[in-house]
Amino acid sequence: MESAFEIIAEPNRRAILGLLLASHQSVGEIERRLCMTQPAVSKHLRVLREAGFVESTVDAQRRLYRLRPEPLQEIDAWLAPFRRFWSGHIDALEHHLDRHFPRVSPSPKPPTRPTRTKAAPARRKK
Amino acid sequence: MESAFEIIAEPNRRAILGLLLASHQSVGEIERRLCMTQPAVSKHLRVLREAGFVESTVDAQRRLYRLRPEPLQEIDAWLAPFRRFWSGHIDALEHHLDRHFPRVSPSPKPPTRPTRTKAAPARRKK
DNA sequence: CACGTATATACACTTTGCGGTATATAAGGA
DNA sequence: TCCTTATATACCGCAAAGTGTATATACGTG
Repeated sequence: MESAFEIIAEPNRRAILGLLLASHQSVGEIERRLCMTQPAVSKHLRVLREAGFVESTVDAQRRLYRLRPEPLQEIDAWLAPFRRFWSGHIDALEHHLDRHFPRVSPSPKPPTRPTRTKAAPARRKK
Repeated sequence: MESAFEIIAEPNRRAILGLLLASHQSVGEIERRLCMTQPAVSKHLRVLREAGFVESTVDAQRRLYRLRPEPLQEIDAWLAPFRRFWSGHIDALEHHLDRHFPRVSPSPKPPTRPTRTKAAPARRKK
């Protein structure tokens, strides 16, 4: 459970983050709004806190949890190149990145005749 | 494993998506570039395909996998409100959303005296 | 038609994460 | 000091997901 991606894979955690988007909340408030048991909420909040998604401040017996942007920004950053992918000029990007991710082993086209991968040689049809 | 979030929680799957960002790839190419076993690659591709992240076309004995944008766009959409959160005017947004996510129970501030708690009198206690 | 390549699938195993119940800790008020 | 509220933690059981090995299937070639 290291990465931010694994954290937000959990639906209840995403729900908690959605709630905190409105404003900071206490554990009890989250518990009631999401209809979860209190230990479940606390556990998820612990995970979220340790991953940097939220921070808590003490208010008497209560803990108020609020959002922190960094981990979500990290996810946003990972998403960025894909955004450029679906934003139109697909083929151009394709060739561009293909030059930045060089082929790895000398068998990218090994079925019958390895034809020096330089441009798509003969696209074997079915 | 329904949601797109759970799909991209897996590091190897994110790596595969990153590769496909460059261009379409065969299973063997992915296998070699990511140093995974072939069954592992096939399994992840199956998951990605069933979730709509990739599609495959047949090229003789090989399958060429390419990206599909929709699921990643869905994630991007979920991220949108948070983007607005970390983009500056935090307090304004806070109050704004607080009006759209009405508090649920009459105890947002129950520190000393439960002010006519008719919804939750005295729960818990073993 | 037999063989090698490419990919998919089945099976067993291991790990991990989540939920629930019970309990511990802390703070406030009578 | 005792009681109640608020939150955290420990323990347990279960289900799901990832991995590896072995095998099945499909295609192309000599």
